[in-house]
Amino acid sequence: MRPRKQHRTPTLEDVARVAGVSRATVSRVVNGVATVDAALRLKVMAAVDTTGYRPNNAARQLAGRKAGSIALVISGSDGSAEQVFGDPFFGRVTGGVVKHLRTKGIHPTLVLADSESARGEAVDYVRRGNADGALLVSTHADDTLPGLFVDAGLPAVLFARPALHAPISYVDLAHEVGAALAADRLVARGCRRVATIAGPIDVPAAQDRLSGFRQAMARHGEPYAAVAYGNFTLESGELAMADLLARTPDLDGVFAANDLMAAGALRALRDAGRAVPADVAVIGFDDSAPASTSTPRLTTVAQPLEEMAAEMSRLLLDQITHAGTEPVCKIFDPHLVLRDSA
Amino acid sequence: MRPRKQHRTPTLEDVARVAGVSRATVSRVVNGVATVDAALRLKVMAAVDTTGYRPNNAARQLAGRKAGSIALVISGSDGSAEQVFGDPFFGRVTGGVVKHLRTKGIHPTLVLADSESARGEAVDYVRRGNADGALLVSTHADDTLPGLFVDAGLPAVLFARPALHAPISYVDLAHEVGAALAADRLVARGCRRVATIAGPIDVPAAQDRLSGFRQAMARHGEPYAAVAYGNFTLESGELAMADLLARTPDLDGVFAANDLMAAGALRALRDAGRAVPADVAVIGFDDSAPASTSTPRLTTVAQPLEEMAAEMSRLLLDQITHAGTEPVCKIFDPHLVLRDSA
DNA sequence: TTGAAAGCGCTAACAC
DNA sequence: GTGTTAGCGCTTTCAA
Repeated sequence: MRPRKQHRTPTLEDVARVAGVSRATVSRVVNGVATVDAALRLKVMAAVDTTGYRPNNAARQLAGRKAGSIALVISGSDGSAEQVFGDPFFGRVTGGVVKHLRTKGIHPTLVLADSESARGEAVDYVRRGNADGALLVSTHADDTLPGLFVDAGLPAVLFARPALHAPISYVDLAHEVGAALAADRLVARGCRRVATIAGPIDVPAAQDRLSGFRQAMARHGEPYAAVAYGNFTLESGELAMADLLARTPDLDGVFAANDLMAAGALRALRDAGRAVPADVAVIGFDDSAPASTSTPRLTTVAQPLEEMAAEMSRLLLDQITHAGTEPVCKIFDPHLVLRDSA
Repeated sequence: MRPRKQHRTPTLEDVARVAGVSRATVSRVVNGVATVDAALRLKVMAAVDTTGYRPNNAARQLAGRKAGSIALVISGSDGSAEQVFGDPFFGRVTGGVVKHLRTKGIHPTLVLADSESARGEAVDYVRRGNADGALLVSTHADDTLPGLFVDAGLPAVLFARPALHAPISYVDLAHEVGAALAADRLVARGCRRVATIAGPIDVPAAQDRLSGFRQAMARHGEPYAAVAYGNFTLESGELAMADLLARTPDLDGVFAANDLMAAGALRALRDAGRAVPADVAVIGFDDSAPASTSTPRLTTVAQPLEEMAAEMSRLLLDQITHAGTEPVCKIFDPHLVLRDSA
């Protein structure tokens, strides 16, 4: 005696019985295979409804087709996990991914790859068929993970262009455009002595923001704006600002490559007795939390992270269904958020 | 002809062949069933090593045992997703979960439940066997989700005590203790007129922080500290502070129920020309990003979120392996992080 | 204690 | 176009 048969969740078999067809036909309908008689298809769809049938992912996976899930891999240098997760950037990207994927009825599996061996395992995880593909979010641009996925021939899409060129799809921001937005705004408000606090030179995004800023300033007839480097932390921004102030005392505008450094700049400026934006205008990048909690609140360049994340998911899904397509990259435009600092 | 047989990932069958035993025996060894001859067990383990065998989750799941994965469900009111994910709180909890689970070789699946129907689907997801249990992180305390899991008899553990009492395990912070830490600090620095900015009364954590603060102040002989309410946003903190200042002009210390409201208080205080901490000392709660980016930097009460998240995962895993155990709750102690505001 | 064998729910040849 | 059938890798009675 099989107990509680009626409490079982309905299977393909059940639907087939109700519709009066074979399992195969139901499978075809459920998977949208074209070669099915219209009348039968309707009957099957009705049966699916009445039974409340939902495909069993494990069975699908085992039968050798799709896993019905994708991996969201967070990669980074050893032990950088704490830092990654504490950054709202990660949360916003994750949110965008989850939200988009949910409309397709799929839930991402979170895989942490914060060591070389963990990266290998992440690839294995997907290779084993636990996921149909991977969304890769790296903290460091020179990450080895994208390469591993490319080599394994597994569907994968990156958030942000990899430092090492690889044939892989990615979404990214038009960083130069964002930097130009900032430069233009500074010049438009009448700043004549503009400097910038750049991020680490080995981070592509930081490079792009710097070069975008320089080019924009050159267009405004100021090709030699002062530059100080930071590492994206508040403290480094504070130091860089102090440095800039020492080198260019008459400076009246600053563009920082991220909000945290801009917040640090605000601190240094206050300590130096300069009013913001009256004496010095400041613009940040990212529109992250510090931008709205700092005093004054930061004018900043915002990234459509959620949209980018959704697009990243879309690209991956496409790549999974249409195997063997060429890598694609989608670049998004940032916009300026005007607040009180510039 | 079966192609590329050698590139297949090893199965139980392969291990069995190498070890010279049956699949059943290998299965027993792999699953730690006691009734296996010691010698055979060793042989099997060796075979597992040489073949590099790893169990296939889909097959396990299909065969009716464990899914080998757990769901991390983010619940909240309709459309609150954006907000949730942008908050580093979520990221830190997620990080703690992922990090702990990884040591057990399992990866959480992220499930968003930001509507009543989505909550139903989240329960279904687990009921269908896609996950062995769920970790529930709610934005609102009166969430229906915990109840749904309890009713379905599915293993689940909550982050934070639910407003509606339910027989379910959870981890939480000793909020009263944290509030007392703040009160004590304020009194110890010599504040004589202390007020508090409380959070929404329907949030258990906010209630606890308020009552903990009041009790501590009562112990110091000040049972009637002024209270203003906010909703955890910076703006609400600013408003509440202005209100407090109007009602209690000679106030010299403030405890805000979270850092964002404390940052707002800082703003109001600056506008009112009060120096912090010289005129008015301020203490926040959470040790979140604004605490270290504000000026002055906030002295605040810190929660060991990652530890709490790890413990939450541990409780769930326990509950999964030892079915039918009583709900457990683990309360963690906060600590004071001294910075510049008090 | 160990092995043989029956599925778990589904997909994909292959035959009709 | 549709049905039949052979697995996918694993767990788990049931015998031995």
